[in-house]
Amino acid sequence: MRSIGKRVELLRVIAHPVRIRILDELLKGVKCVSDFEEFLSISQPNVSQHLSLLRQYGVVDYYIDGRLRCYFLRDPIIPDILGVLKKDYMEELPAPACCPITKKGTYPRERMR
Amino acid sequence: MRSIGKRVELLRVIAHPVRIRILDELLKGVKCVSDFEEFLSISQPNVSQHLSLLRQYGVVDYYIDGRLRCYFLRDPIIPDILGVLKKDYMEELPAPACCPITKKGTYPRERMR
DNA sequence: CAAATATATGCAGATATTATTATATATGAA
DNA sequence: TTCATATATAATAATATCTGCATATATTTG
Repeated sequence: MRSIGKRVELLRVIAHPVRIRILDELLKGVKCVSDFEEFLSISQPNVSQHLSLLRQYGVVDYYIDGRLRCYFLRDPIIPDILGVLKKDYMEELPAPACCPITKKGTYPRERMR
Repeated sequence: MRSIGKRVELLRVIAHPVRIRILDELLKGVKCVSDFEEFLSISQPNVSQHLSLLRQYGVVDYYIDGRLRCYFLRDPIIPDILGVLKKDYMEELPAPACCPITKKGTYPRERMR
């Protein structure tokens, strides 16, 4: 079971505009490097670097097919993260009545900003 | 409705070990700055800086109560993200049969790594 | 008002990320 | 074998991020 620290690290790895687009594209199926190169209009080395990072963290893996590398999703957290990321939220969280149950919080009061 | 770019930005803001712990703590209820200072054992200015960033992105907000700032969660995506982050995944995603439905992918084949 | 408390802000230095360029490797084709 | 294609890696330079420290602001207390 992955530690919470590792999970945050993973989140950091995912939290990049290019890498999110890569992952979102992989959600639809297998893709090779030059597919991304075209789709994202960034350089091939740059695509490879992002994929390398994602591989390093076990987020993706690939099959070799001739001179192609066919990348696919491997970490099951990815579809869930992408799902949350696309979800629409209509309302903010309900604000607490106000105010503190904080440790220091036993001040005069009646202020609320 | 938030753009996908903004959501990834938000993800980047969240993806930090200290900020995740702050958010996870706020999930349980209102907390003031010095509560975090103690809980996280980091300096007060550092706590304030992280909170400032979270405020800037609308992730948290606060009430003023005397000299306390009582922080609370505001962005509804946070509990969902934290939920996914804590979830346990037993298996990797099923690997595709292999191989490409990639644009370039019509090579001789039968390789698979 | 002065002192103490709670928090915020600005800046400097260290460190980490990112894209770019050049180069290397492996495969398939001629 | 030689050439072209697909991808990876290395080195670099530009940029962003993070922490720590000093200081500022606001509020309450005496």
